Amino acid sequence: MVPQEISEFETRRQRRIARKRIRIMKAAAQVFAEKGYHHTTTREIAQVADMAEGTLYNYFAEKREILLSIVEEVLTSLTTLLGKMETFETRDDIVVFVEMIFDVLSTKLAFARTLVIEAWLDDVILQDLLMERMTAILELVEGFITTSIAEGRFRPMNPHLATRMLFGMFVGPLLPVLRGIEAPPTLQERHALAAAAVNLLMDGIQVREG
Amino acid sequence: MVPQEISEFETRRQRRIARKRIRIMKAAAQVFAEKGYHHTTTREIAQVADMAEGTLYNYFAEKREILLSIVEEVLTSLTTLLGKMETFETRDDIVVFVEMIFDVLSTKLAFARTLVIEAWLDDVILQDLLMERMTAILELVEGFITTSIAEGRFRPMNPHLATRMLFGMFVGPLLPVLRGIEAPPTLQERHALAAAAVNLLMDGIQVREG
Amino acid sequence: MVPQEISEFETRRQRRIARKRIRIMKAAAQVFAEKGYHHTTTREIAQVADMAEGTLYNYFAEKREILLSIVEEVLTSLTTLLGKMETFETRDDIVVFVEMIFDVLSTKLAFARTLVIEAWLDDVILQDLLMERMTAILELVEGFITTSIAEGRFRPMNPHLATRMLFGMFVGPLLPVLRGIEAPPTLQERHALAAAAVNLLMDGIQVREG
Amino acid sequence: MVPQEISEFETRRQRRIARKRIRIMKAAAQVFAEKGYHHTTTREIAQVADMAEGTLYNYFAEKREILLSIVEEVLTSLTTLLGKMETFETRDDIVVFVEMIFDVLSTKLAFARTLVIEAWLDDVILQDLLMERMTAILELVEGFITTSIAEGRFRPMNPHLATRMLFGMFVGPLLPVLRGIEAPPTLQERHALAAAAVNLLMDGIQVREG
DNA sequence: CATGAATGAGTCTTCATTCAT
DNA sequence: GATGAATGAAGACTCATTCAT
Repeated sequence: MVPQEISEFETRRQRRIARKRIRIMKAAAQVFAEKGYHHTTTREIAQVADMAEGTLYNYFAEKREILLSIVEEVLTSLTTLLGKMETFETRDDIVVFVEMIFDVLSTKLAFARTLVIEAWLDDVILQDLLMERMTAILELVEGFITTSIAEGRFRPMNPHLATRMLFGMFVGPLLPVLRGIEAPPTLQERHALAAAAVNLLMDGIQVREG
Repeated sequence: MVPQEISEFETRRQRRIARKRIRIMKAAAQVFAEKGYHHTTTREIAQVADMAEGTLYNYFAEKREILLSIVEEVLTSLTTLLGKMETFETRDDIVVFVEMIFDVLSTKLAFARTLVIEAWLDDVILQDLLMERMTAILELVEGFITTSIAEGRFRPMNPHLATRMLFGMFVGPLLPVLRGIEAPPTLQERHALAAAAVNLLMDGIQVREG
Repeated sequence: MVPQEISEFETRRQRRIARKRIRIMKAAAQVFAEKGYHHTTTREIAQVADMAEGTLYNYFAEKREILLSIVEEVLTSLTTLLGKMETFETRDDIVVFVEMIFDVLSTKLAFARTLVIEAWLDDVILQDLLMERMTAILELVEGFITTSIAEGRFRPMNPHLATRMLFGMFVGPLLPVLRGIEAPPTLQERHALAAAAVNLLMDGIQVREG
Repeated sequence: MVPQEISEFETRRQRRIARKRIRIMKAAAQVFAEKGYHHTTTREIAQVADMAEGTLYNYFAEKREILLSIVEEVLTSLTTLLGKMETFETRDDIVVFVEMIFDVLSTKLAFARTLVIEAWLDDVILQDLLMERMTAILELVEGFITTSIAEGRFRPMNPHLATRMLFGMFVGPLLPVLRGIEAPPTLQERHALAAAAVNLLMDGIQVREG
């Protein structure tokens, strides 16, 4: 059946296109992560992707579209993963949650670095892409904290502030990794990191009296 | 009186030069903070500083020197302030310490934003300028934590990790301000922020049992 | 046959590149010869070469490299020709020698003009390129004169000075041509010129008494 | 008498102006001789002349006028000197003539270098200034040669060509001095040079037979 | 589809000239 | 008259994008 064949060809063709787009995105992310989007030339991307400069434009309309696709890709990975997390009930929920973030960021390090730096510089990426997708997660956390305070499990405090500090607590140790001056943590280190962070968050640094 | 007059003229001249350098740095920092160093053209800087493009080069040898002067300026402000802080003994010491950082960053917001973004992108700025001067502070904090653990005041934990989490806890709430999507905190807010952060750090989020 | 094809393509590509480099060098030499290197803008070169400004930079890393390639080209032409001349024995050897120089300079007039003017202005071109390759020739001539004096064929005189005067005698009539205010001599004129110069050099201007 | 006073003041004023113009021309010629007119900035001239940049413009309408004044100055020196030379009768006349040229060029070396290089590059300087004034001299020489041939003192030859070769013979040994890679000849060397050149010119390099 | 040469708008920087002090 | 800061036009060079092969 001709239609089927076409569709089969179509699928194969689309897969080939998808594969090449990924190859370009990986090459681009690698260079973006090292020198930033604007310092990266299309020539460099093409060299790392081992193709001609013009070929890039068969798969992306312009340089910026490569960047946006990379950002989209990390964000999709993050949100599909995090989307499964609906409630925080036990302390372990939080540990798992943190580990998941670490996992994604570590395995797509170049993509993550690109996201972080360009979100800082580019309003569209920050607002329309990152915030759009992350707000839900942050609100989930903030809601959890609010509830916990209301139920007397957490001490009274500003939940908005607490959420941000919590966010910072996890990002702080990750900064050198994202910046590329430290190797990403191993699986075990990630677990230790997550556990330590949650411990510190829950119980504070100070020894309890009594 | 001739020598005096000469020196007087010299001083006046140097003050005029210093004033103009600051005018340029402020204009540049404003634009750098919005679009990043590389996106900013010398023409824009000149326009914001309300002078001709060529005039910039009477005060700075090249575009990059403007950036480095801005970075130097924030770092000097920060380190001279923080240099006065020699020990952390009471909880209030830490609150004051944090407030000081907030103060500097808030009053020189554009400069601070420029520092943050360019330190992220530029190895020289990160290593030779920022790290060079911040390492001492971070080691001071880490030493304080180590000592406190040894003396049984703090619970056992990895001091290196704790320092970074601590750093992140304070930076987290500042990020939207540094990024320019939130107004800087007022004096009172800064105090509340510092106190809340120290509280959370010390005692944890969880209600103490018993 | 694949390797052959590749090499064939490579050769073709290299020829295309070589052709375009020559086109640029000719255009540049023409303008350099008229107004000097520093007065010539890359825009002018591009216009004369009938291509866009940016295209120049696909073939030369910077403006100066065009100049150096031009200089290199004349010098190579000159030295490969002169290299064949190993001894001066008869009067005709010298005539031929001079004719050869005239030939090269006439056929590559713009290149030669560029060489002359820029060697005058630029230490690197003078010392590292021109002197480096011309010294041998001048020493050959000086050695010939010294020997001839020792053997009693030439009258006693300072060989160093004689060499330079000799050099000047040939350059003198060429100056208006190199400067571009006179047409280059025809083949016959070149021969007459060479013969007259050698005659004047050998026998002097004065009628021999007796 | 008031008019006299005014004129006296005027004279004094004009002398002051003339002195300052010379100071500027010397400074400029020094730098022009080293790096060429176009590589020389007005700032450099002002620094060497030990005055402010703007002051230059009280004495010269534009940078190019400094160059033209320098050229004018050498040419005037040369032509007033050479103007006294009306006939060449003896061999010594020629030696003296050549020595005079050497003298002028040596004492105003920087001016002479500037003249030579800029006359090469600049049509106005070449045609309107140099040729305008030098043509008479060259015609004088050419006429002398023509006459001498007619009277049987010189061997038959092309007088036009001979004049240029003669010119080249004297310029050849001067080139390294004008180019600045050799010290100018001392008074004695100049005399030797002139004598040797005239000797070579008159009698040729070859030993006379019989 | 792949290629990479060609394009030219845009950037940083220099420097002759002006002009307020 | 002297000063030197301000000016802005002009120049070398880069690089995203196009398009003929």
